[in-house]
Amino acid sequence: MGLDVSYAKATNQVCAAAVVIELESLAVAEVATVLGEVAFPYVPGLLAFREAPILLEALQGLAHEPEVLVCDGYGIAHPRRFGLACHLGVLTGLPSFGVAKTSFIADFVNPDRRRGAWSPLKEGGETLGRAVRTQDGVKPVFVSVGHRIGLDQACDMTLRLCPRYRIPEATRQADVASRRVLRTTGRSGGAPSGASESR
DNA sequence: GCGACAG
DNA sequence: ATCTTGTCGC
Repeated sequence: MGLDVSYAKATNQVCAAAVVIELESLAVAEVATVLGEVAFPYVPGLLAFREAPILLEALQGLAHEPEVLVCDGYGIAHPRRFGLACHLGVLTGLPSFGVAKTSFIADFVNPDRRRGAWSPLKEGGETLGRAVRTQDGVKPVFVSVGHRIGLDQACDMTLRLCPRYRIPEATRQADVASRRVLRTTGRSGGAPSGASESR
């Protein structure tokens, strides 16, 4: 299950999407979206306060019970050791982990160039996550556990969700869905604030 | 004090 | 996150 939030440029409209993906085929099983308005500013380290509320709303619009939450951001690899993925995991009781696109925790060694290579993301003596290369020669993503899952498992799943793109398929689909709704909602697609579609 | 800083 | 056209590459 992938989650993502998109923001409108001129408006304070936001759209959260929760997409259920079949682990075997990576086919989209269900998409739930929710429209809302910005209720909290972006503050590095406090992303969960901005995105968790509306993401939880999107999750409630789902018919499926997700096995695991793949979040766009950090889990434990966070200044307070409690990023968005941790919040969502604890709040839902579901296993969760985060896959961030950029580094927040300073030091890490660049993984080998090939897909599947990784290096530890550590601070002091503790390992907070991993920089994982999901495609040959592309920038690594930063994986960290959120709730009820191990780092090995989180990284395995990340690679399984990235057979072709740098970003996990679940997250990618949530990104596509959320921005499509925002684009389609510009004064014409007078749809309600919540929607869901299964397959 | 200064810079960096998930999305 | 979002603003943006073409362009280089598989």
